[in-house]
Amino acid sequence: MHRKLNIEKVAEYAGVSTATVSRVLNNYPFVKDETRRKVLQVIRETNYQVNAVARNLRRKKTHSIGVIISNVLSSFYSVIAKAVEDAAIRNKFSTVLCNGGDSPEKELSYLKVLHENRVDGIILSPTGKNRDYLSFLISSGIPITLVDRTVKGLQCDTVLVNNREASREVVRYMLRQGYRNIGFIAGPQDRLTGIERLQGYYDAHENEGVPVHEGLVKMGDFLIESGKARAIELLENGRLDALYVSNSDMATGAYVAIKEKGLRIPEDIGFAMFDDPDWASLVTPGVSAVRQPVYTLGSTAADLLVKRIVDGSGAIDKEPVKIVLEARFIKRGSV
Amino acid sequence: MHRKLNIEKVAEYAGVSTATVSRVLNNYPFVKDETRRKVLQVIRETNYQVNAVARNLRRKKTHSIGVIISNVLSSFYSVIAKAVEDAAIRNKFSTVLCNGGDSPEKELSYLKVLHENRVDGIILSPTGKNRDYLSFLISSGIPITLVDRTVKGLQCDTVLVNNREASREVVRYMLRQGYRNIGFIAGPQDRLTGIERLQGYYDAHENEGVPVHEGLVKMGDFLIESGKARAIELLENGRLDALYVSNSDMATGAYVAIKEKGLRIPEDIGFAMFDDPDWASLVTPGVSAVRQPVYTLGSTAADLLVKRIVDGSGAIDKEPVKIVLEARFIKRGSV
DNA sequence: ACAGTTGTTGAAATCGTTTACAATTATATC
DNA sequence: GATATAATTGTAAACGATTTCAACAACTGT
Repeated sequence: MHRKLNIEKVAEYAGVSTATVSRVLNNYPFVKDETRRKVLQVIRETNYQVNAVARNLRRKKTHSIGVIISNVLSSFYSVIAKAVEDAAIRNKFSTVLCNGGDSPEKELSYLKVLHENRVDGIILSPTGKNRDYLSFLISSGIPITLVDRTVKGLQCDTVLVNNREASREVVRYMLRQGYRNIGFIAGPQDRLTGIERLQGYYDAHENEGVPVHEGLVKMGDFLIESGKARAIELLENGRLDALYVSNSDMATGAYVAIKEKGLRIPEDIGFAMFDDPDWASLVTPGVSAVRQPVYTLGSTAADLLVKRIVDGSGAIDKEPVKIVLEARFIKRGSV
Repeated sequence: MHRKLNIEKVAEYAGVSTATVSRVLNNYPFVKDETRRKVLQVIRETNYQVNAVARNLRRKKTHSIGVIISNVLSSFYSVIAKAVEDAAIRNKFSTVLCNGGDSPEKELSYLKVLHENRVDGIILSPTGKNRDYLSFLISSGIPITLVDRTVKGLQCDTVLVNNREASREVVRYMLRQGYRNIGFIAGPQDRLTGIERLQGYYDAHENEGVPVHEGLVKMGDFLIESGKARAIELLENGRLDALYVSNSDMATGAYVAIKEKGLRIPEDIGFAMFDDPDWASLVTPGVSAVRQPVYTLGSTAADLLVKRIVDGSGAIDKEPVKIVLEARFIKRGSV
């Protein structure tokens, strides 16, 4: 058991200088084969692993990217996290994952931690509140890519989903099927996604010239319990002929409420949701749903970020890119 | 925009030495109030953030712990990840999360990355394959805590769940309810959890003196599709009067299969599962399930690890601790 | 007035790498 | 065989913090 095993010890054992060991470690071309073999042998025998902390300090690069998302426990964000990690690995980067919990304070504190740790770039699903600090980070050379949500007035790459249009499409389809009293369980209106999906609901009604009756829209918080609760409230409305829920967690709760009330889908009530979780296609009939390209969302963001990092284009040289991915409406038997 | 902003610049602006700035940064007691104010002001004005890379190098501590789990996408492991992160934050540590994907090669490569990055400790849900390298890490002073699974012959702290006993309890309950042909969808038999839950199934039958008929046990892979497929196979058996599934993902698939076949729970068939996902209590009747203390599993492991880190007891000084948490059987209407 | 504290500071070594540069040796060219 | 060129190595200076040590100032009690 070696108390300390550093490049110097390796150099000593191999009878060369630290510079040469370093060259071997980094696959420099001009090292004599014999020397390289000797060094590699020592490395193998001693289980030496380079100290990345020292390396990062000297190189002023950590080859790591920070990811701040609201919550790994959500299926949506965990897929994004996975996508980013996969993309990072593909590019020989490592990731540091942070659960921002949709709290601006936590977000800020994580941004600082990531800055302290000199990550080479950051992927963020922003709360929308820390524009100044984000601006500062970008101007000091740490590229940031926003994902799923945006911060107005911030000059950086962004990857979004066309929430509004996709949501409009669902509702238009339902209206054209003849539904006239479509209940909607909306998400929190301080989040872009919440706002846009609700907008789409109104857009479709307006386009089709169908009025939205009083009490058809209820506000939820994107969590499972609120989905069940709001659904129960809506189902008391005798005129209700369909239910559209703005994310999958709330839809889980709503689905249960419908079943418990003994209603049949689609005979008694139409049902559709934003998001396409596993169970949507497993139940009978399948639930019509909007499938977001979640994985692509994450990997696109990561690729964008990595490109900016390796280009050294740091932050402001190149124009920010804004990519909007298409969510797809998948028709199943529920509506 | 400062091209480089380091402690030296801050010292210069504040008219003091780097040592003093460092002392302010680290809340040393003996700095004159006036000096401290001056330094803090400069720090605020310039948005200076300490370079943690340099700090870590000098301190030979990173205040970070690595977490290698099979997959953030699984509800089980994402909860563990969250628990570990929460515990880490509570102790002012940061975490590096890695998706080992149950592959020994990926696990090894992540272990090396974490070692390179000099994390202060590692939490691992092991594949069981890299004992030598794990041993080496421990002996070189990096404490490791195993979670959910174990590696035989490895001297380190471990936090497990009593899979076997909990599984036995479920099956005993079902047998005492009078079920005599309980189908079981098992998990992969190269994983400790898969093995133990199956053992529990056999244990209960043996204890109660009930024979396990041919074809009642099917092997799955813990994923949703295999749950549906194995369930369909089992449901062809006319004698089958109950179904017990060894994790929640497979149970999701199995539940769908039962519903699609038009069977009623519990009138036509009893149903129970290991794991207690949200939907188990939301459907009617609720599904009897084994709730694992997942969050506690993660936070216990993290606390154990942090304690070993800050005690400086590194690795082998103190005896390894083995903690077995109790999973609880929750009776609902499905059985 | 003096020694002994206590509080407050700065100079310089250190952590473990990478890398610019110089130095040396081997090979090719004429 | 002299010279130019290329291959191979080593020396030492970074990177940006922390921390040891010594120095100095301001008190304290005698």
